[in-house]
Amino acid sequence: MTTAPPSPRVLPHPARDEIRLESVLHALSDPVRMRIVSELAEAEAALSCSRFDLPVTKSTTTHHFRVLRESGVIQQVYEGTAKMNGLRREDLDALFPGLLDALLTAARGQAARDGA
Amino acid sequence: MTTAPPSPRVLPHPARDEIRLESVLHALSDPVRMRIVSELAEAEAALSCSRFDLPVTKSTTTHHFRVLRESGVIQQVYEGTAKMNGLRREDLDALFPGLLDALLTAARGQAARDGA
DNA sequence: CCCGTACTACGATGTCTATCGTACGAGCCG
DNA sequence: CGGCTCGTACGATAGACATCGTAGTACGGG
Repeated sequence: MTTAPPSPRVLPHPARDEIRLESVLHALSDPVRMRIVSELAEAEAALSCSRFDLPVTKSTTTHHFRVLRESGVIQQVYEGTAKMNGLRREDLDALFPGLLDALLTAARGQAARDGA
Repeated sequence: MTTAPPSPRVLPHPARDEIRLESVLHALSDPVRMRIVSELAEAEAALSCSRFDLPVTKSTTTHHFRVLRESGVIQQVYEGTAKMNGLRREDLDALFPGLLDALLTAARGQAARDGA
């Protein structure tokens, strides 16, 4: 065949210059998503969705990962049955210098205050 | 009388340690509110609500200022008929070091990219 | 070839939110 | 006092969103 079957195995990402600050802030204004990003930053590597122990169902987890991807915060690639998630640190640092680190630090501080 | 009349002339603000990162990010994920905060930061002083030329009605403006106040981003004080708005820079810097500056820089960059 | 695992798609739902218009309260000024 | 300006309150509305359950698709292993 000349036309390949429309495999949804590749996921749409915004290009670097399409990433909007409002969208990033909106994405990170949800505690579940901020937690995902924090864990991803600590791991410093791509993680599969199932590596996260989140207090929501799998449907909702899928939703949150999609919001993060569509806002340009993370990158998602299929790898067999798993979907690997990686932080788009280079793009974010280029667009918004210092923002990601400030956010991660802020999230750690907030978590410490909450836990104590 | 012993009980003063319930004057709504004083506005409730969250204490410093009640400010939540999620709320701040949510507040700033709206372009109108981010614009307010940017102008406030440039002014480096308290401004009355009417000093802003926003693309929404007065009702909506009141709403946005309230969201910013309740999230702890700004401080509001009545001064005659005017309501003065000031950035809570010290509180934010203490809670989330570097975050406010990174956000303001990011907003400037985004605006520059949009304008060009 | 069949099954299990990983993730998605779709539909439903209740809540939140941005927006508006209109009507009102509070302080200043002539 | 009378009016003006600044800002609020309230109600309405349309859209977004977080959450879930169920049913389905893709891939790898026995």
